[in-house]
Amino acid sequence: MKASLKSIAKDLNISPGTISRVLNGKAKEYRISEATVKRVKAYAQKVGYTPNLVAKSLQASKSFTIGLILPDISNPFFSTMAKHIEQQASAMHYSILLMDSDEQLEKETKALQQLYSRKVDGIILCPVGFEGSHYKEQFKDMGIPVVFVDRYLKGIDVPFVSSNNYKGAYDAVEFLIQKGHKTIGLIQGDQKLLTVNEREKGFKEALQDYNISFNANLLLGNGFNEENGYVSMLQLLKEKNKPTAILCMSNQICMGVLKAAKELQLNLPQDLSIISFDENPYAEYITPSLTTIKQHNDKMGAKAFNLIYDLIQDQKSEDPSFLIDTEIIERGSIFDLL
Amino acid sequence: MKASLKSIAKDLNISPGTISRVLNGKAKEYRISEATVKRVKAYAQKVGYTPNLVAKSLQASKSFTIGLILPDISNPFFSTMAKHIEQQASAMHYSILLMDSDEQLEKETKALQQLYSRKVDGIILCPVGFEGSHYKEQFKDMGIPVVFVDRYLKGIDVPFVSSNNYKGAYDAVEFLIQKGHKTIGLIQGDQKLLTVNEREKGFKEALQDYNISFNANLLLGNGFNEENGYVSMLQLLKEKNKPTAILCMSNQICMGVLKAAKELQLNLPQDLSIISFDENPYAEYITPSLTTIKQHNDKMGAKAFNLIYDLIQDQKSEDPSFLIDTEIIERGSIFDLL
DNA sequence: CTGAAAGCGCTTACAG
DNA sequence: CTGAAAGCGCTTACAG
Repeated sequence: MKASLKSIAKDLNISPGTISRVLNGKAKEYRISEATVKRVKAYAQKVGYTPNLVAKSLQASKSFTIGLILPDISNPFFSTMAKHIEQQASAMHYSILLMDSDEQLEKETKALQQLYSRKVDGIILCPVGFEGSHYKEQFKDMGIPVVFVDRYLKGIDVPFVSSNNYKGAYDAVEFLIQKGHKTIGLIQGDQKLLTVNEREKGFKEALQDYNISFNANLLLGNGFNEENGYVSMLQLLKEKNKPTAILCMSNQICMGVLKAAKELQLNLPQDLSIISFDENPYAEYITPSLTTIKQHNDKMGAKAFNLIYDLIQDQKSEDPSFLIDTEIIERGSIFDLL
Repeated sequence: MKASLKSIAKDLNISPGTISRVLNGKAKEYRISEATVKRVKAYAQKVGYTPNLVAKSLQASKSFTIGLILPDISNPFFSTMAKHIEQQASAMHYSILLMDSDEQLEKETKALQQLYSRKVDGIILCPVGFEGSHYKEQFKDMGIPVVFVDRYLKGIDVPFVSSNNYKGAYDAVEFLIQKGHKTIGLIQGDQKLLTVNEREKGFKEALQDYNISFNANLLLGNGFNEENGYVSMLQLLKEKNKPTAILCMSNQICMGVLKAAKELQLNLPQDLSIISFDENPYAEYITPSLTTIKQHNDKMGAKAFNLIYDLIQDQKSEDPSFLIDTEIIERGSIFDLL
């Protein structure tokens, strides 16, 4: 039989209230006698008392739990974020209820309901939907704070933490230009995503700042997946004005590009330079080793937790959204034209 | 203000008990009049009633939550497992409380306590410790079912699901032998792990079955990490009787091997053939493309959930432990000597 | 210094 | 067919 305040109270002939008070370190505050404090602590120790957190949650209407909804936890990009969120959370005595929306809006909606029912104190969400209004509707009556991570939306007033996608793309293009590239292709993720729009903007502005005219034929694709990378790459190589370098908006797009390059027996990076968003542990061992735009999703995760944590403490927090700079990890996939 | 049974009861002038009964689909059972059923349902719908699961958990002493403790959620090996566990769980209306032990026994212990306090219905654990007795002590009074996943221990009666590590290693060596290799190195993970022992056994027995004498100098290493792969590889190449092929016990070990090979400018796979445990999405694009021993951790995850689920339903379940066969994914890192 | 009581939101055996 | 009551394990304002 597990010990409860009640059982201890009975055994010790002290009221449950008092037991609660000493076990919660409120002995001083309530001026409880040294004697009883000692007795209670010793006995609790002896019977191995552990507080029932669900009872505590019910009475406090606070669960010390936060919900985390990710589109694909098996993707290292998200799982490293999850790791850092969990790390921060457990340091602050919060637990994580994890849900995988599998990029499906329906599952996400269910997850949100579930989390609400479970009375989490806050939610960190990487949304799979595009419409702010859709979410606004859902969050409206929940009455619990929400924070977006990685992806975010306009038309809804939810703080977010994301990479500085604009700058990431800008820097990448600038980097390419500095190596002498002037004809640069861009393979995009889903165009409904704000993060994708930001990157596109960075791409275009960098070209502009360096007086390179933008060729719309070199901007294509519409998805973060490998298939899109593959198809777009094939398309790109058919252009009369073929790119000498290519910027991939994700890991998986890059894999599709690599696949196409392999099939076509391109000689990388001489025939084509590649730079891609998202770092990966194998980048070093691919041929050529991959120059990447690393997103600091460890920081993103930690920051997302801190944000939701602050929000839980006191709702006030003016425009707490946060952009984290990316970093170019230079390896061997960019050919120096100069 | 969120609706509760009580608030609805008050608004409708019906007792909370009755509200509870109709909302839980027990109207028939309690022969509640069609009229009230309709009223209640309509009103609950209107005010958007959602049950408070923490209250429900408290009263039922059942939380429909399971705890998942993994040594490193950022590792794709574990995160794909997590994904499939979550998928199964949510299909059965269970939620996952995720904890990352970060390969530290201390964090694992805390996680276990936390989960116990949170009254999860069961725990899926990939243990970082080695001693059965250590865990036996901890699980003894918890009174909630536990299942090991991937790693398991002797000296403790806890069901587990893992890869068939013995067979995985055996098959790999056999595969190598069939390509004409006779001098085969093995770089191990942590030797205190049963899974590592099993693989070692498979390695040795395959050699034996093919009448190849075992050379203890070719078996080395003691950790799943990259560093160990690197150091062991260097060591291995100093042998008078250098291996023509090498079996790595993990992804990360393999990366260390690749790193060393690159530094030494080995010509792979001619100079050295490589086969490694753990599939990875980049295996195709590494040079040479990597032949791997794939662990089906999707199945492992799903099975682990099913196991704990059964255990939660009724404790009986005789020797439910489960080994899942691995699969060799043949690519280009094995040189055919024949 | 400590206890009795009420309440967090639910469910269910007991009555009628 | 439906209500009142007790209880899940906790905490805390109120008394004394």
